[in-house]
Amino acid sequence: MKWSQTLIPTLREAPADAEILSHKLLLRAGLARKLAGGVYTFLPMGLRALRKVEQIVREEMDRAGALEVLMPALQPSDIWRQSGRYETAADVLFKIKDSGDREWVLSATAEEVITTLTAGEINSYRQLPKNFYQISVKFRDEIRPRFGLMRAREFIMKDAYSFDTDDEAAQKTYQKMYDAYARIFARCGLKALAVEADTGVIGGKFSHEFMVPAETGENEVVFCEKCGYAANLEKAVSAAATAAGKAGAAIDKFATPGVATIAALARPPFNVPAEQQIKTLVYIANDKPIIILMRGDDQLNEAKLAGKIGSTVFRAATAGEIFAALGAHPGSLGAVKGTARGAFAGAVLADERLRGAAGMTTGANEDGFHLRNVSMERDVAVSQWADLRTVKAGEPCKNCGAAVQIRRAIEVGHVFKLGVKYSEKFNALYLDEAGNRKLAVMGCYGIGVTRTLQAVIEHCNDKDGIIWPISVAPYEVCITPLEVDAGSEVMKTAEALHAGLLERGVDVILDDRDERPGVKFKDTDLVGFPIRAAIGGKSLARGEVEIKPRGGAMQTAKTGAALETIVQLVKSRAQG
RNA sequence: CGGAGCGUAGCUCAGCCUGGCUAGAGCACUUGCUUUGGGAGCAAGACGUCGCAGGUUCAAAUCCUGUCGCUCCGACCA
Repeated sequence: MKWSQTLIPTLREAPADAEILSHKLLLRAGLARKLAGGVYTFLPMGLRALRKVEQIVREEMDRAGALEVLMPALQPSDIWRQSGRYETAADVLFKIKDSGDREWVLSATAEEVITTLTAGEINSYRQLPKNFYQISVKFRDEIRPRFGLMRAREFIMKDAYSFDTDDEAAQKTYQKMYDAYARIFARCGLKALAVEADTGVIGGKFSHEFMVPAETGENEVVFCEKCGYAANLEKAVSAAATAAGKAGAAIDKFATPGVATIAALARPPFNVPAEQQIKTLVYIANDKPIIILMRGDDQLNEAKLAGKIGSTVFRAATAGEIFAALGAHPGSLGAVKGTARGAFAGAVLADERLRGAAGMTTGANEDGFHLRNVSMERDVAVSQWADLRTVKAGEPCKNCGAAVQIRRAIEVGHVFKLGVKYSEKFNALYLDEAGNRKLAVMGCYGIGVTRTLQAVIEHCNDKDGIIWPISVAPYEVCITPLEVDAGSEVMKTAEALHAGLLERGVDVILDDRDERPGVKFKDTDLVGFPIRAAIGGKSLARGEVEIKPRGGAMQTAKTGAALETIVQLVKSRAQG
């Protein structure tokens, strides 16, 4: 390929709407352009890199025995109703109507489609296991698309769905996918960490996310360096000590005028440490208020709450709703028996960390008053205990007791063990050896292909631009002649090298633009080609070509040996 | 969905507060000349419904209202 014939619209300055580095580089290097919020066009360089990521994914999925298929992006809404996700995933589904007013859902994922398919096509244990995958465009009506390809409304995902005869076989498939994922991300030049994860709206038994550590990541990962425990903050648990306190004393109501926060009560003149306070949260779930009790210094983890109540459809109550339920305003709320002066009749969920706590202080459900010497066992009618708190850095690891750390990360892949959730809904049954009808056991496995691409950029760059791992680079080699007059020795040498590399199967681009050397070097660095071969009058006079790995040291090769040197360099980098 | 900010040339932005001649700069683009090893110089040129709609005014990029779009923060801590 000749540079002048493709389109690589590099930008000296980043567009103002790009915030994070990888997003800026995506635009500056001319890889993609935004059409609308969270919707991008891939330009030639971006598409080439994307295709290489896809190819790595494809090779590893094939190697793991998965079968590539292609499912429709346009899905009848009926199947989403059948799975129940028409409601539970309503906020992320794009819905459209055809001219006959029939409603369709744009594919956000494909459990419904694949399970419908297998229900019809798979009838016997002899046909199992099967694992189907596709690499296709997905649509999600993100509340807030951001950071370029990181969180987009339309993106490319590899999604796979496995069907096994039983749990044990499904576990093996899960492990196979887990291993394939580790290879995929390693081949893309990423250090991805597998962490325990929340199953979210997809549901299922358990799951792991593959996370690439990055300051700009949208997820937080709790991990223990000592024993290797790693989990998404939404799921993580620690061995944090339970609440303590002296029991026995009778409840004492005291005036706290103007005190409306945990912090205010912790200050003089009250001096009640946050860990001796009970925080009372009011949520509306299924249109009814529920109370959630946390230790004062703990934070509610909404993902855990969602898991506990089995729905993501809940929200914090408004001040008005709270007053109606408890007869007091935020700041003086509590759950001590008999104190609610409103119409509250809902559930009281308490965080496990409060179990057995005594000598606690909490709101009196009367504005300007709190209660002290509160004992959870004696004074509070808890309807359900649950782990609802968010782990904090430095708490002891639940496995080994060492202090856990928290880092931000980008989620590039997610593997789920689904069980029979969808098999049941869609009657994905097979006959076993004994002729019994059984439900296929499913797993599902996703990789955000476009997000992975941007994660590579976020991970591999310097002040001059992108530094592509050779495995996903748009071109492996860029030849940079410093004179481009047809027939000049420099250009003839460059063209010969270009032709030779093409013949040897190297992905190569020839920068034949009549630009000054500085412009060419800057652009080549910005786009991030792994190897640059520069040919100028000076080097050619010495009979040499200058070969410079991006981000590495320059070396020279005699013109006659340049081809072989570059081929070897490409090979060694591809293996490394 | 709540809050904040921003929409002026392909990109980065100035001008707006305090309304007033023909709406500007840098980069990019076109042409010519000079230059040519890390984003060159000179000259000439082209490029704008100032997001859109309405209003106020003798006069609106500028003030007001609405609307659309984009970005960021939040959407637990009572």
